[in-house]
Amino acid sequence: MELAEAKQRFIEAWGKLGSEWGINRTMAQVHALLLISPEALTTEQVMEQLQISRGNANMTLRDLINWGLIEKQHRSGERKEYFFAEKDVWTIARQVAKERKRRELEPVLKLLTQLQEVEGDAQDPEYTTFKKSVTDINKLAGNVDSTLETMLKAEENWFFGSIFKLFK
Amino acid sequence: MELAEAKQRFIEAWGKLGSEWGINRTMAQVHALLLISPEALTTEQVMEQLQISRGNANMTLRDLINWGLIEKQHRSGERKEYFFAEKDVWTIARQVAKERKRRELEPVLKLLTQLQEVEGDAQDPEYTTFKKSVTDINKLAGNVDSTLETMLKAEENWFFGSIFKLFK
DNA sequence: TCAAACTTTCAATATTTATTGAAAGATATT
DNA sequence: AATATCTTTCAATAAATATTGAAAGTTTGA
Repeated sequence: MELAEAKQRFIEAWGKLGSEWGINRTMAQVHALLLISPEALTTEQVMEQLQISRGNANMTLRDLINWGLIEKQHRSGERKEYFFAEKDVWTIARQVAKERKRRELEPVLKLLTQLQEVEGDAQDPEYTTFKKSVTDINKLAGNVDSTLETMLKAEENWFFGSIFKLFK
Repeated sequence: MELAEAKQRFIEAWGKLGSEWGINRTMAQVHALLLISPEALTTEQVMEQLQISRGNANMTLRDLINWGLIEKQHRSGERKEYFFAEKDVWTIARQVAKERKRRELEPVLKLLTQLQEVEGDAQDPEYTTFKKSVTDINKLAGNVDSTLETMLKAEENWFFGSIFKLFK
């Protein structure tokens, strides 16, 4: 396979995977493009390569900065901004985990904890079933949360290495 | 908080969480409804409670069956079908992990492995950067895949318990 | 101060995704 | 075999989400 085709395929696959997991397709594609690019790119270059509008490129690049996945670079003597992606995959994974935990997992955990306190008749199956489901989910979500917390602090080799040793 | 309100909030939160993670909001809501319901429900009841159309209810219930999250029940003397959700949260988590692994992770893993074999000039930064990124992602994805595989076979207490013992 | 170079905004538009509901398809009952 | 009960399908429609591009905003340097 040609490098050019491989790049294309990678960008498309990354976009598809992103959209399947609730991440804007274009954002995932821009990230993919920068990830495989040895040099920082300008907005112009991103627009050109992915055939997207200026507005779209601008918003998407800003979002990626907010996710902590890319950064702006400036070059002396130039006014243009360049964008460069963090290349360490484990750092990227942690960053994504961190953001999604904060944006999506934590609010749900908070609500679940509230819902657990609903009052009711212990004889009423409607009540007991609700309470049990909510409590169980809350417990599991707490476990997931702790595991993510551990992941955020850990080195890749340590994290996976230790899990594997354990489960062999 | 009233039970009725708590139920409502739970269903909404579950729907929102689902949609943030690429799962149809209605599907997540129907699942939530059945999860907190002590009895199996009919299509009619699901339509009524969530205010959705017959077609939508039917398709959604079928999808949930395909995800292995609910099952049909029949009652002697009745022609109506009843739907009942698996209530064990760890089983649900495993089921979701299994399906998403199969549907989304595995195809990407396959492609990454192909892309890793792209030929090129080892002096060309375009080539080396691409190759390194793809290889690194592939490695990480492989680790995730193995961990999920372990999770699929494990009991909840063992899985999380072991992780926690390790990371304390 | 002006204008060139670049970035940001956002209302209009397009695309994608989800939902409806009526009709067709099953299946059991008389 | 006709009818009643229930399920499934799918083209039309609606809703949600993403994208465009022109205009406004900002910064720099002549």
